Amino acid sequence: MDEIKSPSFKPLYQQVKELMVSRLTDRSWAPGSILPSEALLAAEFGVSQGTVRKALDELTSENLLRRSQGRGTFVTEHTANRSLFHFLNMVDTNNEKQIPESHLVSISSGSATESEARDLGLIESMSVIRIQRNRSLENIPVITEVIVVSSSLTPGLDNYPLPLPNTLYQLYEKDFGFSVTSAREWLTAVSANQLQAEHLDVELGTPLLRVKRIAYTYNAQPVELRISLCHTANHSYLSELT
Amino acid sequence: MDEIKSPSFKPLYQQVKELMVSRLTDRSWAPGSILPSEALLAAEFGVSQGTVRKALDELTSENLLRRSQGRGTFVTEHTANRSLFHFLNMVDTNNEKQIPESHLVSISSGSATESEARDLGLIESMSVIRIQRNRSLENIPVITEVIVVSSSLTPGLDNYPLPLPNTLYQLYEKDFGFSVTSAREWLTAVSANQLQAEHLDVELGTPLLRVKRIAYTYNAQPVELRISLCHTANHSYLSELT
DNA sequence: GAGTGGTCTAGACCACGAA
DNA sequence: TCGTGGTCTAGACCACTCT
Repeated sequence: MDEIKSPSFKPLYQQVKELMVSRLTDRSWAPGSILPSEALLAAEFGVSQGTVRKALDELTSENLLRRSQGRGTFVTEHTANRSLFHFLNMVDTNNEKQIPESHLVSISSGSATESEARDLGLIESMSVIRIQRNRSLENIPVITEVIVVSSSLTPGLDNYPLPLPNTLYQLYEKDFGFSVTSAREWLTAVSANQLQAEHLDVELGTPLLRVKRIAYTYNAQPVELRISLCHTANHSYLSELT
Repeated sequence: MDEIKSPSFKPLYQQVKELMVSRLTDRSWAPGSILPSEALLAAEFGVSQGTVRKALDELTSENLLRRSQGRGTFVTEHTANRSLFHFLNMVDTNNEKQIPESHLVSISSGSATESEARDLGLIESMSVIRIQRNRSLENIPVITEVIVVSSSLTPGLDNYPLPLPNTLYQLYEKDFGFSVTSAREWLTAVSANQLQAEHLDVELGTPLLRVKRIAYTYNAQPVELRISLCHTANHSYLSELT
């Protein structure tokens, strides 16, 4: 006799985890806020405390939550430190990360190019906002970059009162209600063109590290495209492999 | 009354984990071999199965072990695939990793320079072996690199019967008894010099991605230094941030 | 069917932080 | 002192692999 066994078995803790992610997505658990205790969550979801714990532990290892013994469980938010340690891999010759200083060059809106639309999951010619800025580390210009984000995600960003904060991801989270949770970067080497050379105060043709980043919010939805050109005379991009 | 509470509290599962790492280090659990079952380990270490599980889970998330339901727990070994997916971040324009083909240029021994000694934790002028090779992806020369490893770790490597295998980490593991478990890479952009240009079949001065890697074995001990120069016209270095 | 890891539970106790 | 997360246990049952 044919009996179909668990055709679509999904562990309880994963179902619980998905419920939790949906609370993060819809911001009923907002960045920075505290979650109910394990016991309360267990009662609410109708599972054991151990099962809740397993879901919480996975979300913690994905950096969506932070847990702290004696205090509670909190939704991870973008602080200067988090942006620095998770989303900026440039280090100096001592392997230390420095807080960058940003100088806005321009901010404007326009139509998404074909490749921008592809990277951001938009339809071509939809409106996007482009930010160009330069960044210094220890008072040396090191990065010149263009940031592209859909106008529908950040309405009015092109008329935002200046200066823009140093950490855009904090701005997205606080003023526009979406959180960057992960990113992918593609690195290549290029020669500085005239404009880049001026921004970085280097000779035309100087080799630069080009970093193309796509940033994602919960559930791997792309929200921002960023192309950075980095002068690597005194800094390098650190990558850890396991 | 003054009572000192847990002046150096260390969870049981961490102690178990350290014991397990020492078995990996001394190769009483060799790469590719199967571990005793959870129940046996629990009995042997005198702790509960849950505690053993927690230690095993952490080692699994650090890629030191692999677990497979119904089969058992195995010591991670270097296969072509593992080297490819964990230790080679170059992708093509479709974001796919390709198996590289290696061409040996030279292999020789000499004295460690000051910086090599620093990176490898050696004393200056100790003997090292240097391997220079070029690597192709889809028949296009993409990488030219120098690999430096202490002669004391790989005695006789400079007289090893050619050709060397494509995956050096497999060789280290099988013939020299040490395993690469993690690595750090520092990326910068440089201009191709004459020699590099010839190896990569590009013009002098072409911008190249320079990747300096230090590879570590268990317990973060450095074992290999590698400096790769990559032509990034048709490939890029992919980095995932979380 | 036997043996493995994976899930789930219930409960005890400990370390930590804040009031 | 209380509430939180962190550790540890013991046991039941399930899913998977191999023979």
